Amino acid sequence: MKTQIKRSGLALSENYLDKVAHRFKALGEPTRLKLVHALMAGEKSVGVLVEETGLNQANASRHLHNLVQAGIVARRKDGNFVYYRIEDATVFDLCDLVCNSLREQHKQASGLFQG
Amino acid sequence: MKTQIKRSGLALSENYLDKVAHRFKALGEPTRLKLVHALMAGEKSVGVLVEETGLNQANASRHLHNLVQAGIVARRKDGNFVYYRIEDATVFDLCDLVCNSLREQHKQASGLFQG
DNA sequence: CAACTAGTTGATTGATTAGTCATCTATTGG
DNA sequence: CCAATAGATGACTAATCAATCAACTAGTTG
Repeated sequence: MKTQIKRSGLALSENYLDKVAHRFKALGEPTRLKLVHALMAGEKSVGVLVEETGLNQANASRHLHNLVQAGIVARRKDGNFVYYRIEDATVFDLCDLVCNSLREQHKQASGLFQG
Repeated sequence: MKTQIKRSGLALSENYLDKVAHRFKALGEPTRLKLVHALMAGEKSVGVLVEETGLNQANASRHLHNLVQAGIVARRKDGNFVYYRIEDATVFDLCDLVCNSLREQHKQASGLFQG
């Protein structure tokens, strides 16, 4: 097993592909994006995140765990509270890129009907 | 239903979140990343992609369809062949960002054991 | 039109995953 | 030590999705 893509001349290990995909996948869920967006304003406790997003507490906790696993978010415990914050600043750029691209494609799509 | 996040002061519609997530999700699968990577060298037919990636033909076709739906890849039919190409150039930047971030975090992680 | 080639799609299976409830752990304050 | 609070987690359900085979469509060539 443990195959590699060699045919393209560029050795791109399955393992590395998995890691990149894992990062994208973490951002590929509306619920997690909602949490990330809430955290863009700064570090917040789970309770605050739950209140702001309207998510079920257990669900929020799971998704936050997922984001930590993906290296996107960091966790800090203080007393009874647990605070999460953006750990990987590139998510700002990633989201910007996607948002701009969506805007761009939307513009082009609507332009089709305006000559 | 049709709720919006208003508590954060920034109106971010569920619908928009879904669109962004959809874009990320398309890149959140190793198989699709493999296809995208293969297409980064330029437009290719399904057959060539199948050969280069080692994917099952039907499976490749499905994932390519998925990438088209996500606005990442474009499709062009010519005679008996169907050619796919990168449609949204931001995938280059997206992948670069994630790769750099992974490298960075890997560096920091290994640094923990080197003082 | 028949045979062939390239690619798509229906149907199915198995795996993964989001959401939820109830329970559990950890921390704080009385 | 007890009650209360914040958050995580086990167990479960339902939904989603990747992979595959077989059947199909569309275009080409004899």
